[in-house]
Amino acid sequence: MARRLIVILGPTAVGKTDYSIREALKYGSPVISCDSRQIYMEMSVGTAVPTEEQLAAVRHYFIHSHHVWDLYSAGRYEVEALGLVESLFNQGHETLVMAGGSGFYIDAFCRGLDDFPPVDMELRESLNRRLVEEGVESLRLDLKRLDPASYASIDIANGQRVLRALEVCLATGRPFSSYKTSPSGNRSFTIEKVGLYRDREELYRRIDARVLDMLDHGLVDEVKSLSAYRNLPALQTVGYKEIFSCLDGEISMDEAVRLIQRNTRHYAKRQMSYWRRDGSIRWIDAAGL
RNA sequence: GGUGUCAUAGCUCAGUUGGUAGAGCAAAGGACUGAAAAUCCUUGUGUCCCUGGUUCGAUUCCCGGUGACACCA
Repeated sequence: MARRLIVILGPTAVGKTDYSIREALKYGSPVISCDSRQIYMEMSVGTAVPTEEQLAAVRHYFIHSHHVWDLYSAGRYEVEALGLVESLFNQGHETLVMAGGSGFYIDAFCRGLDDFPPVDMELRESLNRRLVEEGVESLRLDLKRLDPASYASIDIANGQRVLRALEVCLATGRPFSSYKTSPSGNRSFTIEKVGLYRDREELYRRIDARVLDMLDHGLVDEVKSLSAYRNLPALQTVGYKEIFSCLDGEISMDEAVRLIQRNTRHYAKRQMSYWRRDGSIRWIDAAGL
């Protein structure tokens, strides 16, 4: 029997959750979430996780499954999600439903990432300090020397990318580029991507309204409860950064709300830009669902 | 009703000693191999409120109109 996995994707606030639950019920599948923030059990309000009722209606995976201090990554998601999917298929499922808005995670799952050796956090932190203190140029020069191929191919203006390439070179003694062998991406099941879209203005209205809704549902308290973790990657998240800045007295609450709305719109735009080039997605208008 | 000030990008405004204009914000487009809700790159033509006048040429100066605001009645 052909194994099939449907990936439901689309920008934030487009309406993926409702649709994915309906599809999951239709196929008797759980929902395998593909969201880089909803996996954290300490984060709920600001990440718009499915409600209690929604979670009760269908079994969800990768929702509230990890701690914010776990330092999750796309690579881990690929491994864990692939393992889960294989075992679900082996249990007899023929069609599985995956849903989420993290494009990079979806790609990691569908196409696979190359096998990069793990890098210890101390190295990354020391490079981060250098990035802050000396600027990108400093890291860039090291990368140029250790891995000219990466230097020529990656976005050299992007400190995070330069740092990543350099840390692999330093940690392993081999160029970052030498690990890039283009993963086979062979999967034992077929993948169908369904993209949800909405009229831009309507999507933006939904985003603005949802932000206000988050405030009503205790976003500020949730952010306060996470202040000990505010420097972790998980907390570098729209809705959290701005509230922290407000609690620090840097901006007013009105300004924080405005910025959360704007930054969420920007995020949605980046998501759409990420998927626009993916010709394998079948797009449907979420307003007609 | 009178007087004054203002009218320029979606918004707030700057500017042009007369040669059709530019900042901030908003917005748009793009990149993406273990931080990805992150990170990074690119993008400014708009009846310079309308009519007429002066001028080779008016968004700029002048007359009038309209609108907004302020003050005086």
